[in-house]
Amino acid sequence: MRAGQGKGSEKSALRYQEIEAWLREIILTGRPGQALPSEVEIAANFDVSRMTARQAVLNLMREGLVDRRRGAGTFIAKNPLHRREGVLLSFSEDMKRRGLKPSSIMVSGKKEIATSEDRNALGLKDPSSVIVIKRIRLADGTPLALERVALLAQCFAVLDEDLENGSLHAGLRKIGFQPTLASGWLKARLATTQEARKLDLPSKSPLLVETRVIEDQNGVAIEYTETAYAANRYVVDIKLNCAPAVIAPFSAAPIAPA
Amino acid sequence: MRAGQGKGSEKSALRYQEIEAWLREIILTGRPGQALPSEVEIAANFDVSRMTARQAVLNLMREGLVDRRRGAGTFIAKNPLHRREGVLLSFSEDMKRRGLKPSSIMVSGKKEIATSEDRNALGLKDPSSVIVIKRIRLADGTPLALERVALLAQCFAVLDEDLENGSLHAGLRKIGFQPTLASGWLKARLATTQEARKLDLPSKSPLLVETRVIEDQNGVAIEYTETAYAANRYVVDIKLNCAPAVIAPFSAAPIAPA
DNA sequence: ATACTTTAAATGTCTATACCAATTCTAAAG
DNA sequence: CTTTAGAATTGGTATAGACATTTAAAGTAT
Repeated sequence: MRAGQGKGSEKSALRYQEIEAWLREIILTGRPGQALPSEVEIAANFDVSRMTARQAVLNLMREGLVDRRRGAGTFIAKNPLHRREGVLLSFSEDMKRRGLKPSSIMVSGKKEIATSEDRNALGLKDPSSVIVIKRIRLADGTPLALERVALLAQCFAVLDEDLENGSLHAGLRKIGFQPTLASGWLKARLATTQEARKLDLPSKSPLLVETRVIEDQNGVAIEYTETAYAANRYVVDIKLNCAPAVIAPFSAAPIAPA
Repeated sequence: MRAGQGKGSEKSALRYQEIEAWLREIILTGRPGQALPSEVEIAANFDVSRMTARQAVLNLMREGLVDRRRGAGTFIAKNPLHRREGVLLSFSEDMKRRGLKPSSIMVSGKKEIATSEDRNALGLKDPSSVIVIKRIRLADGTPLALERVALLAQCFAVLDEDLENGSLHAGLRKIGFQPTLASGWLKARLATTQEARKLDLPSKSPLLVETRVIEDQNGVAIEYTETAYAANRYVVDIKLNCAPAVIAPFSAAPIAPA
């Protein structure tokens, strides 16, 4: 019996995360529709309880990487290539999952006066400065998106990190900020002439624009990002459960706590 | 001790669903940021194990309705108003949540030869027929989107329903199909001249295009829909949890199952 | 008042087990 | 050969605990 995680000596490898990583490997090399090991098999292989194996599989299901059918099994999702839902991925992580090599071309990175949108998103007062980072984002060497990041001024230390090959979020974690939650929205617009040139597109091409606000571990908005993807090269996937038939008719509720 | 769900006599009310409904009530009437009962309190109130209470709360977290902070507690999410995440909304339901009155102008609705995309999405053989419904979707009387729906031929009875004022999904449920799951994706493209005219836009305006495949209760794909929104009038919101810290460096993997 | 320590509370991880529900496979019966 | 009944498999729900980790509050000493 080994209640808790017991080990402690190792840095942090949680059991279900190990299992997740292992399954991700299988998914990456496997074919859509292919059956994955059952919960019982996973539990036996890793010498964990079935509930722990289950947690790993459910996490992958939440990400849309696998489909599950009761009685039948767990299968690699139909189109696990372009997936994305439930989990916010940084550009780097998003590309890695799609099997592409992410990189960046730094356009600029310095302190600037915050725009009204920056101030609104980050909750700043009227005359404020923010760290603005502009990058061209590449996948396997092909320009895919233009990114403009506005960070709180106290994050200036990230400018010392390698933002061409490394991940911005990794850099933020290194200096003590833990990106944890985000709200965002998607819209479409036309590329300006300069934008089209940077992305190697015909002028007035459509862009798929993702805007998002990211908070740190304390619920403070630290990052406001606009990423403009070349629409002909990028698709955002959503995997959803259909709206419930009813919002749950309710009766005989237990006593509400204080 | 009451392993399993025990009751059986009632139709189906699962414990964690009851708890979910109860919490939804609290969330609906409460303020953002407000603390919700802890897992232990919920478990005590409903006389269930903590893991069962936990499942309910985790489901709500998956929908972005609550935020959780380890050591602190569970709280009503910051902006539970503009949601659209985790739950697939039909155009009608989506508009209602945004406080707009949805309506439609029927363009056509008849049996047609399936395109290759229709066949691919619905899993049909080469020469096949599908029911194609084309509508202009309005919000408060303003044209917002163009919709093309391809349905399995055996759904032809929906053509008798009122598709200008009523919901297509409601019609499908009436004739015995229960839309339950969907995968979809978002992309952007330019409007054709005809499309721009129908949406009252300048030609070559950008469109935000949502494509989705919907399955019935048996996992059969029954609907393939493309909805092209006027990008200047429509935004898709997403609410997400941040990606896990690492993609998990991996070593010493257990033996892979057959 | 400020800074530190202790303590309680809350979520996170994990175990080991049980039964239910749906699916799939297999073997017996027709 | 087909059908059918049953067994085995697989995911879904649920229990009752244990320990870990983080946070916030209360208390204490400076």
